[in-house]
Amino acid sequence: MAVKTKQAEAQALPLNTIVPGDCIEVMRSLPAASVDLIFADPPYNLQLKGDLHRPDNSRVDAVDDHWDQFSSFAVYDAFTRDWLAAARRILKPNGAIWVIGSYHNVFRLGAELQNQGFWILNDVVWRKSNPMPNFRGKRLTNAHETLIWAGKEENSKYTFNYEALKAMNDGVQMRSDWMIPLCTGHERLKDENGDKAHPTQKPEALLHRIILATTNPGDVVLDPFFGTGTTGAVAKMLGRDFIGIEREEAYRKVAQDRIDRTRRLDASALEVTGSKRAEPRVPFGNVVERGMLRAGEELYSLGSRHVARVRPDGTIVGNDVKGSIHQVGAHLEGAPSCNGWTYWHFKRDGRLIPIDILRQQIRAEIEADERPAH
Amino acid sequence: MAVKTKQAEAQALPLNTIVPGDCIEVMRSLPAASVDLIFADPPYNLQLKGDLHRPDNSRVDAVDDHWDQFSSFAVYDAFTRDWLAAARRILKPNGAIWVIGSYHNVFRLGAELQNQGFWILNDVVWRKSNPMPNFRGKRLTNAHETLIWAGKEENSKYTFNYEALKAMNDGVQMRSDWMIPLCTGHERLKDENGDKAHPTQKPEALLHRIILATTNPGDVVLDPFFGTGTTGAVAKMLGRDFIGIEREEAYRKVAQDRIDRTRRLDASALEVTGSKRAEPRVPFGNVVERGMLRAGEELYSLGSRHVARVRPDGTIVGNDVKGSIHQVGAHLEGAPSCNGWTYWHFKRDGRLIPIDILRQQIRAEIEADERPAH
DNA sequence: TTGGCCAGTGAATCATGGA
DNA sequence: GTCCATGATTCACTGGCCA
Repeated sequence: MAVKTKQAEAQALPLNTIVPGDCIEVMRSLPAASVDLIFADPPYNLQLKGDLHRPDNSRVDAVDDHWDQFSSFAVYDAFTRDWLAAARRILKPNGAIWVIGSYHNVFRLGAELQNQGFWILNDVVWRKSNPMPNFRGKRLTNAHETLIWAGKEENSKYTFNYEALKAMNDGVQMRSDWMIPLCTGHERLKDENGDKAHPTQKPEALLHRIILATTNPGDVVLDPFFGTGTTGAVAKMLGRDFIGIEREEAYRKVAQDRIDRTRRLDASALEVTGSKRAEPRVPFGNVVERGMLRAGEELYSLGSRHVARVRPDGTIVGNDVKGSIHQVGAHLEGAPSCNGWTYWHFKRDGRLIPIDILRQQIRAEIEADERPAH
Repeated sequence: MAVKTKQAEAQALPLNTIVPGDCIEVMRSLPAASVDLIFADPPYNLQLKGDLHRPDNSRVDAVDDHWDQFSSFAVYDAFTRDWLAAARRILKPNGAIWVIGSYHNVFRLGAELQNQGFWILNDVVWRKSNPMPNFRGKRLTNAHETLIWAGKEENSKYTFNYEALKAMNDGVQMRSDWMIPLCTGHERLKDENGDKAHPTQKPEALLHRIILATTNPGDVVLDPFFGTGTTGAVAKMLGRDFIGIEREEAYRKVAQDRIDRTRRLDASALEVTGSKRAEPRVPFGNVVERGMLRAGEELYSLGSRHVARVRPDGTIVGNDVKGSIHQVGAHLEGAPSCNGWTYWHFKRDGRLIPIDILRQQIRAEIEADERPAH
């Protein structure tokens, strides 16, 4: 079943290609529930005093009346509604989306995400280390853009590589504000005239963090506003599959060249710090079965304030309460829950050692058994 | 006329008081176009499910107050629409508003601001130096909140003390991301039980920066969700008038005590680095009127490539083109605009001196006239 | 007076898999 | 769908107490 689905997807999904055309139409042509992550950097040609263009590039009549201002917002909102709905349809149930915007459009993006049932997980601030100053001294230096990370729905089991991001951040939790420089220098793609190939090329560092944090190797990442293909280049490098959609041929060409030049990291380079949750579950009974602890042996809480005794079936008894290592620990502490593996200790040579050590030994043996012989 | 208006305002506006009641009704009862700045910290509509415990099993004291509960986005949006409309009506034409929110509500706030014709000037990120961690490791640490600064309308001549903020920021432009600690320690107000008096008290440092940046001494600052009165306390300290609106009697009492304890800084302590833009406009004609330059005298561009002659009405003529110092300068340079004050120079003792020197002399005299005698 | 240790806390949409 | 057992998970700072 899973294999069949995989095959069907592989046939239907234009993996690792840049699809020409309007992103709404293209997304509507793709199979439902087929991509893991969407990254979208939609146009925010809003209120720029100049012309406002519809998604099909037709020009909205210039306006300065109040009601017409509203009509401009309405056009932008309708566009947002359409492409977000198309994006949501092709997301897997446990998929997620990132969108990026500035104050011109991000409030409308966020509100529409919520209206459609996406579940916001974080808003993230891209703090620019080298923003353009406010030349006229009339406002604050606009030194950031806003990203929104949202699951397809409230109960989506979204991917989040917590430990990897924590490791990336010197061992403390990654915060919602990220300091990343603008895309400049050699990374900034130029056209044949030496001008920048795209006005809003995003830095690879930004996509690197996003893709590392919220996908796993082999996942499918789709970008409906592909531009010069930062999403595709970083996805390829990190061993993810990508789908790009881009209307402008000039951008598609630049992006394709760029991706062709990009090297995919080999599998060993893709490993990141994993979560304990992903490791195989080991019942405490296994520890007793294997004789690592024997029935009747005593367990101690830290500080030895509480003592419990191991029983042959892997339950323990302490203070006349019987149950699992977790239940007895929670009871003795008067706490709603307790991780018995880290709470209880056994004595060796007069020292207290957490029983989690024993679980780690068992896990190491399991892994050794499952690893193919070299 | 101006005096009359001032008096009428003073009679109608409940300056420096905390008005009990629903903020929408109270704002509707106030005269239109009467306040300079609104700071609003509306309910966030957090949608919390069960309890949350820290890894040490202590329980997180969540915001579960009745005033933060809304049954749907539609209900929250209607509430937002109503209070923003009431707020907009009482703003002066050149007034501005600040709102603060988290990802739960700020996108809806921002979109509705735009819908009603407010003109967003900046979004500002309050980066918390000491945020609560993400205890379960399921998301990024939610380490910021978002503020939106908006003028009443697109062409409002809003107040922005650019130079003061630049000075506050070690001489470089203030950015849109502000690192400020949470309100804790002695600043955090407690009730008679020693518990926090309000679940979401904002730090005074945040309001200090906002009020300093976007009002002048004597301005009227209104806060429709007054809570424990941080806005009022900081406004009073900084020599601004405030109007607070608060529904809950317990909060009003705490706020009033707090404001009574707050001391207003004296006028000399309120002076901040002035912006050139805030300085009085000086027509070039004044320079001629005062005889600092005489009609017929010659002005020179830098390098003396161009020459113009002063005319009695404060216009100049160069290369057969007549107009203001700015117009003629722009014409001679073929530029769309030109700051005539720095472009043109006059000769004294064979040296070229920019005419801006003369404007500065005039301004110095104006300031000396307006400063009260000590 | 200073420093070390311990306890407390802050606008939070904070689990998962098997029966 | 529900119920239940397992068990994973925190950073910066403040203030009080005591040596």
